[in-house]
Amino acid sequence: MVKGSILIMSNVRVRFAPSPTGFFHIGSARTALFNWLYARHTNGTFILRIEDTDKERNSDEFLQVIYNSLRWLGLDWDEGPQVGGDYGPYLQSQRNDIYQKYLKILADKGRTYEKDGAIWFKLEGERYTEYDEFAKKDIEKVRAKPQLIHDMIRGDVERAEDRDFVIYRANGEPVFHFVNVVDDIAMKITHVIRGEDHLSNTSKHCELFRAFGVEPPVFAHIPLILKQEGSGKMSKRDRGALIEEYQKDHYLPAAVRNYLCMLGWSPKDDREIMDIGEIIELFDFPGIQQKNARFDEKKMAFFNSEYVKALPLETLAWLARPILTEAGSITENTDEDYFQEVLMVAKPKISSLKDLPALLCYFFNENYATVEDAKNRVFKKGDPIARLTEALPALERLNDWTEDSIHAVYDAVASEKGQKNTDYFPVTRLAVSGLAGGPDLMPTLRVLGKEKVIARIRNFLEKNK
RNA sequence: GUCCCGUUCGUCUAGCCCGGCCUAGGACACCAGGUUUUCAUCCUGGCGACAGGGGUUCGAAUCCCCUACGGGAUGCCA
Repeated sequence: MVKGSILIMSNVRVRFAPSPTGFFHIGSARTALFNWLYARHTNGTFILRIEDTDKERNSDEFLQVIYNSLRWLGLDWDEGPQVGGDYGPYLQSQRNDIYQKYLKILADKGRTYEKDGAIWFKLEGERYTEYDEFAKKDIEKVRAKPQLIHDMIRGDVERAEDRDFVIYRANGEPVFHFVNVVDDIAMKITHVIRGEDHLSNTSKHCELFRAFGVEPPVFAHIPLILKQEGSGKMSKRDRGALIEEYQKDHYLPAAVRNYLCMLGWSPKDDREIMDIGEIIELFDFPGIQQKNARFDEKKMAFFNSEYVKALPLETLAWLARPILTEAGSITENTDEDYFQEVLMVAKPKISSLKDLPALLCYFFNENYATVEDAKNRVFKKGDPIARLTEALPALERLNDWTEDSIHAVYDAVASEKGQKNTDYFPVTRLAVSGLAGGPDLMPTLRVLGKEKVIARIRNFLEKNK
């Protein structure tokens, strides 16, 4: 916003309409994200509407998963459950009287009929009977006029429905296609941004819109997210498919959001790591890809590591504390200055919050394990035990425990024994941390302190005699 | 089966609408070299694509057609 200007809402109204029937899928997250981005880009309104018409498959817990995931990703809604709005209620299970009114409109126009206890929408056109390969039986079909779908991503698409379809089930509940269209009309939705799997449904929706005498909104069918390996779209069971996995693994939500933006949308230059404000400014339909995108967890992890590396120390400490506490590495008694110092030393190495306990536990605990792989690597060449033994007395004599003086000790011992100083480092790290890698060694030794370092080296030598 | 959508490096993409600047650019991944006190980081380099075939044109990744392949829909799920 330009400084001093008044924020003027545009008439763009978009909605994200999930169904609380399962977990919050990464594809749903991206659909929500694209709607949110378009609303923010246009100063429009982002509406959350819950499509819970199938009582059998809905649950309140799943509703909470939706709210929780959207909030975690920073996708705030302007109208919807929990925030209200002028077009509520925003749960379809509470909108039955509205649907009844709209049903009556169609009935009055002679566009409905009853069959098998359900209410069907009647297409207009010549009727005939044909064997249907998919249904494996004879079916009454209709030569209906093709519906024109104006799509911002696909261009104009024409598709004709050829069968009447149910809009109210025999159990009295309305069906998705019907409520979806009714609510889009009632909520004055201007742009329908949704997954391409709905493109084929859109001819049904256009039939309904036009039967109501309403011109359909502008559509934007975004490409699907395909699973990493194998064929087909990503499904709930695929690795990396659920937003809650990322929450659990301590991914940074801004990183997940940024990655999702780049999966199917491009700023048309070479930027990828982008501030969300910049993305909002640039986000529009021409930047949206037409082809399905395959999910790539390595690239997702890369985005995350970039965001983690960019974290200020204070924020990192704030995020790290509960993770390390949960892992049992630290307690509320852990010295704050020491904790800060450990993080400062380790920061250049931290690329994921999830790995924090494994990377840092030895700074806080004596019962760290020696990783077998690390040991094998260190012991692969030379005589590491001899090196460790040689350096120990010199370290014990050292009183000025600084990085420079510790380093000087190794230089001196190495030249005295005719070795390279790098022969001493891997085994020393292994002795004090149980690992083959980690933060720079000298700072690590300094932060651990002379007492711990000496004790751990002795202990290591004792165990590896 | 039918209908709809799509097809540039292994993956995400730029270029395509408005044909020449494309010996097709970037990123992830991978590989190699360098920096470094180990591992990592970092730096440099490498590998690597216009699905195929026909047109149109002086000229096509870009326009048209066909084929192949991929995806989706075809529920009283959403």
